[in-house]
Amino acid sequence: MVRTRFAPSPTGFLHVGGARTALFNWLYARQNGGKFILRIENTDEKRNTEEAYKVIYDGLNWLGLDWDEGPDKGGLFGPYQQSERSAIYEKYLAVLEAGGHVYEDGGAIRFRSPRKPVIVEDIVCGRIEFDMSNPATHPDMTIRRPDGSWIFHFVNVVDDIEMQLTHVIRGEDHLSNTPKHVELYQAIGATPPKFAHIPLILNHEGKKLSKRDGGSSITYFLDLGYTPEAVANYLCLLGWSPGANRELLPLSEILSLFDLAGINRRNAIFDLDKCFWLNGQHILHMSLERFEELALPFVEKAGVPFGTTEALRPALAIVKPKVKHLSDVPDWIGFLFTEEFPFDPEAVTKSLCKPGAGDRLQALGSALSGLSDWTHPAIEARLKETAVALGVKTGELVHPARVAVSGRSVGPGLYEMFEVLGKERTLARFERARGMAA
RNA sequence: GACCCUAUCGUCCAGCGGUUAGGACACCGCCCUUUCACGGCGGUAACACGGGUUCGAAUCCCGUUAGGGUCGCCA
Repeated sequence: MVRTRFAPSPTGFLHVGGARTALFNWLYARQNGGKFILRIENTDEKRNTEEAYKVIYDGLNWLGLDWDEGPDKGGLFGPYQQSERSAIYEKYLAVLEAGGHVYEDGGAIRFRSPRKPVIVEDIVCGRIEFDMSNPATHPDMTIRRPDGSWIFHFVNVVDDIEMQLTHVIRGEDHLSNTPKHVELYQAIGATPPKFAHIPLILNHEGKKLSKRDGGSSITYFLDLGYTPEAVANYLCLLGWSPGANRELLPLSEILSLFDLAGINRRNAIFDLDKCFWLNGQHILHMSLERFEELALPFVEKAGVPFGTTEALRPALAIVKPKVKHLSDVPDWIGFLFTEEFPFDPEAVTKSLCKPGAGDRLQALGSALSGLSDWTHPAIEARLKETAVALGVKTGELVHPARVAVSGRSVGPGLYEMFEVLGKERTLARFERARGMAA
């Protein structure tokens, strides 16, 4: 039975690198019918707020990564937060003491390295031999502070043993720590899990992605209106490829194609542009129902007076193929639900104030007023007939009409806007715009 | 500094001894078109360097250089 884990420290911040580590662990567990465990590494008491836990839960849930055991879910191997596992650590410390593997040093307890070469067989990085003979570069690690609190390396290994993890999939920044961990496994008399160290995510300067970098936090994507499907898709593309030049894929398909051994060893630079593109693609291809589900919170938060979800649906339908961020949706649909929408001065100058624009708008209005079939194709046909009758290019009608109806020069398709708005409101807006027109 | 990992277009990913070195993002043209998108077509752009091995290296080996990581009583 495969058992993997994500073991974040509750810092109040879910790093995209952490999210990707979680994703890879989740994928591997799920595709092998195994268990995915969430363990909170908070040996440092300060990092223990409810809010910090929530950030982790929310981030994982948002990405669609569910866990089988964790602080909130329980499980056979709990507790799942290190602050509550001290008795277990005491027990393992006793084992090390009995084996003569530890000694005291200034009140702290250190593990005495056997000083033998350690071989790590890594699924991603291959076979690596570490020379542990030099105490200067491989000092005996401290496992417990004088105040009794525990150090990461020790509790991490103990928990992985106790929780019966079979695979440790983590960032490559831990590769150099792995021989230390293996020494601990051996001293305890446990078989080490399989290791897979995945490449790091770097910023545009090629440095480890830090908190200061845009897009380093999962909340960044949540707030800007990225879809979880796009972010998960993008994240798994960093260091891994589904092959066949494929890139745009749903999580369900990633699940069937994912392969731990196929992960490369190169650190990857995070490219927001590509993530952005992927987001637009996922929005474009998702169902309208899913789009509604994702967009609704943004629309509500912005206070768009859409009335009922039934009324909102057609509006969402016409912006879905265009919008790249969920957070853009309110701006893109707001004018459909109020007469108080703003007019972009530049658009007014450019289209409405053009000589003859008012007359053309009036002509279009009267042509459209006789139209009984108020649907996109019929509206389009009538507008084009009108252009021909007036002897002007279609654009001469389209541009002023767009501004009259939406206040801006960029937006959903014109005929779609007319259709959603309905005849009365469309024509009324024409009338109003004539007041601004030349 | 020591140790570990890495090295293909600006970026991500293919390639795993013989390819006109492929795809995607970004960028630049053109087409489609009611704007913006979407879509289509085309273009610019890469095997870090030096030695080997081989009939033949982006692919294998060694070195150099560069980048990253680790060397905590942080996690």
